[in-house]
Amino acid sequence: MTDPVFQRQSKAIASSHRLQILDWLKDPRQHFAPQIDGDLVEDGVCAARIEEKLGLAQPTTARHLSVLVDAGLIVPKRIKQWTFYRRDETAIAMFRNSLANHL
Amino acid sequence: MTDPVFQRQSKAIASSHRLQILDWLKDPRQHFAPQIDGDLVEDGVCAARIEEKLGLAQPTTARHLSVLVDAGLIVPKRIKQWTFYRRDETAIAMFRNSLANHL
DNA sequence: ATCGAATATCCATATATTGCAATATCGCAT
DNA sequence: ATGCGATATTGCAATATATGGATATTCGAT
Repeated sequence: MTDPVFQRQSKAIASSHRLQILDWLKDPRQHFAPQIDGDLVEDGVCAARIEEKLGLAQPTTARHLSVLVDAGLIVPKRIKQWTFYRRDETAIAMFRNSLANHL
Repeated sequence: MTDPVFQRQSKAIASSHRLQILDWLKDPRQHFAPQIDGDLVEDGVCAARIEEKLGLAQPTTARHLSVLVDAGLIVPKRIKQWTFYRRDETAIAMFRNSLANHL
C-alpha cells in the first residue's frame, strides 16, 4: 500500500536540483569532460564535477546525491578517493512502471 | 528547463496521503458510497467523504486537496455547499509523459 | 434574518528539507 | 607519518511542509 521505496523515489525527484542531476547523468559525455580514473558511462560522473555544475556547496551536493542513492535511482562507485555516480536504469524503469500504477 | 508545472506535480505526488487520494479517485464507486447531489464519477467525490476516509482533520484534508488542485491533477466542482473532486485524467496522462521525459 | 452543514482560510506548532561552514574521514603521494 | 585532495558527516540557521484548532465563508432551509 504505502510502498516505502516508491515514497522515497517520488520524494527524491520532487527537487529541481536532483532532477537536474538525473538529467545530466542520462548522457554524461554530453555534459561532462572526460575523466582519468573513471569512465563517464561505465563508472559514472565524479561528485566534484556534479558539484561545480550544480553550483551548490559540497555538503549540499553530497546530500542530494545521497538522497538519490538512498532512493536507489543512482549508483555510487568508489574509485580511489573519488566517488562516481551513474543512473540505475533498471531501478528508474521500475519506478516509471510504479508511477504508471500509482498514478 | 525547470518547468514549474512539473515541479508542482512531482511535489504533489510526493506524499502518501495525496497518493492515497489519487488512488481512491481512480474508481470512486469502489471506494465511496453513492452521493445524492453529485455523481461519483461525473462530478467527483465529496470532500467530507475523502476527509473521513483519510482520517485527518478537515483543514488538513482541504490543504491536501488544494495542493492536488493547484498541481492540476484533480478538478474541483462546487455544487450547492459541497465540493466534489475528480481526477483530471488528461493532465495526469501528460504528467506521466513528462515523467518519461524527465526521468 | 437566522441557523446549520460543508468548505475554505487563518494562525500557531511540529516536523522535514535545504543550505552552508566546520570538521571528520578516506585514500593516495611523498 | 605527514600532507593533500576528495568525499562524508555534523551542527546550525532558514525555509518549507504538515497538522489541527479557531474562525470565516458559503449556501440551502426555515
